Amino acid sequence: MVRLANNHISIDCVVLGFDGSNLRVLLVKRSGKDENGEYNDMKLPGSLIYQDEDLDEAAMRVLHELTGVKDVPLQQFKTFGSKDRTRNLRDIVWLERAQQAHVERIVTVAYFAIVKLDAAMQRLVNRESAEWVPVGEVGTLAFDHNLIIAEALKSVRREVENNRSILFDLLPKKFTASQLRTLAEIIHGKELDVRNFHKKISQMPYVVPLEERQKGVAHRAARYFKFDRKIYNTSR
Amino acid sequence: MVRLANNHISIDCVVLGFDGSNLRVLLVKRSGKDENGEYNDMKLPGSLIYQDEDLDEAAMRVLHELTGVKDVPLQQFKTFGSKDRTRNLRDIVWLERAQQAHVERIVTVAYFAIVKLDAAMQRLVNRESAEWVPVGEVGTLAFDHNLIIAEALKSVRREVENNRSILFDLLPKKFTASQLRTLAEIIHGKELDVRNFHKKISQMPYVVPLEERQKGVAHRAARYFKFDRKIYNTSR
DNA sequence: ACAAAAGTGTTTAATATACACCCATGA
DNA sequence: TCATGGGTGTATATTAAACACTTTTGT
Repeated sequence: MVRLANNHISIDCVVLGFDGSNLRVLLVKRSGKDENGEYNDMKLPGSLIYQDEDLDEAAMRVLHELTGVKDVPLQQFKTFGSKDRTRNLRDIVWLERAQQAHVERIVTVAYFAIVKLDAAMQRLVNRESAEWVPVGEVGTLAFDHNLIIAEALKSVRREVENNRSILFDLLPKKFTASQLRTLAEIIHGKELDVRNFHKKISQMPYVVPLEERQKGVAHRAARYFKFDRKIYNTSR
Repeated sequence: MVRLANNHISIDCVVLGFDGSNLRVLLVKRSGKDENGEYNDMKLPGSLIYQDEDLDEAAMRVLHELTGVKDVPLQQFKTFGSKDRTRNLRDIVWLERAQQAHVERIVTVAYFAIVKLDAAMQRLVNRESAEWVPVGEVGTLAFDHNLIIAEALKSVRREVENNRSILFDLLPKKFTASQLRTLAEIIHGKELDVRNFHKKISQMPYVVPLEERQKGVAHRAARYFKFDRKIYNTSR
């Protein structure tokens, strides 16, 4: 049994991926019983803090346990400590069963992470009772996790404003101009002109065109691009 | 005696004001004894969380107790929970005396507030064993409070980028163009061209020129301006 | 008269926006 | 040959940046 720092402080992770047309958030399944019998719903991956770890370490641990990946940059974005964030009876019962102790209030420090939603990540769906849910289709989650996701999206948008390289963390290594544009449109919340967007890409030295093109598509094959982080870091 | 939610979660406030040429941060004095005898140093105003209050409420309470002002917008910007943020022996002894209990770790949720450093605020210096210290002259503080201030300044800079009205919260009701420019230079960390700055002001409908001018200065008297929040809110 | 800060325009460069048609490919 | 999405250029408007001298006031 791991020693906890205490049972008042937790972290939750909003892990975001991009499937080519939608942003998706990684949720874990939760089940229990309440006055209406058994229920199944979902929550953000999270954990209480262990005795010997920092907040950031706890967030990395949760992400690593769930996805197997290490070294994913996690960013703390907000702490939620409303006294009625555990107002829902179902949540209280679930917590006290999980912790086998009376729980008064849990303050949670929320992190977001940006990952490439590749085949390995997709496989989580079965293996870990986790699921990649499009952010537009997230149902009612445990605790205030819907609020946490909403705030995460705001923070991600702000972050992208002053660090464009985050967009490329969401894309596969090779991507088309229209994938990049679709993603940018989702993040900025508005449509972007195709020609102006191509112009902009061509002025970004760190978005390098490849010779490789799409295959087997029923239309003109799109060129692939890659993101060159070295050039990005030196070019500003 | 007030009931605490627990002794693991606190809030700290980075309260910032502008004296016309420097940003200043509000610090409170701390004294105690360590192996070298008595010491006096400073810390950020802060508090553990009470049983019946949210994080934001705790921050407002601390600010109100110290300054007497209510309704100052406080903004949560980061949570500090490194396990060695209470690494310093002096801090541990001080905490355990203050709380009369063993303390393992305290996670603190940090807020910043922006206030007008007017005469009433200045008077705090004596009355409350508090002091307005220029951010460039802050010595070594308790805990990780130097780090917290540094992060607060980063957050304020980011905030000002997408909400210019914050600048005007730091200025007196009537201010000159050069006060506004000096403040903007401090926040942005670079000098601004005087002519371009005047041009920009004149294009901001919410910065309204007054007929009143400086008096008794040994040079051409500067015009005063005021900030009109109504116009600001409707003009974008 | 002088010291000290206030105030004032123009030119140029960079960036953002609007807009319509042809191209390549598989079915 | 048709349906589908890929790819391209020019003109205009907006915003940012560079730059030097005159004005007002108290001492």
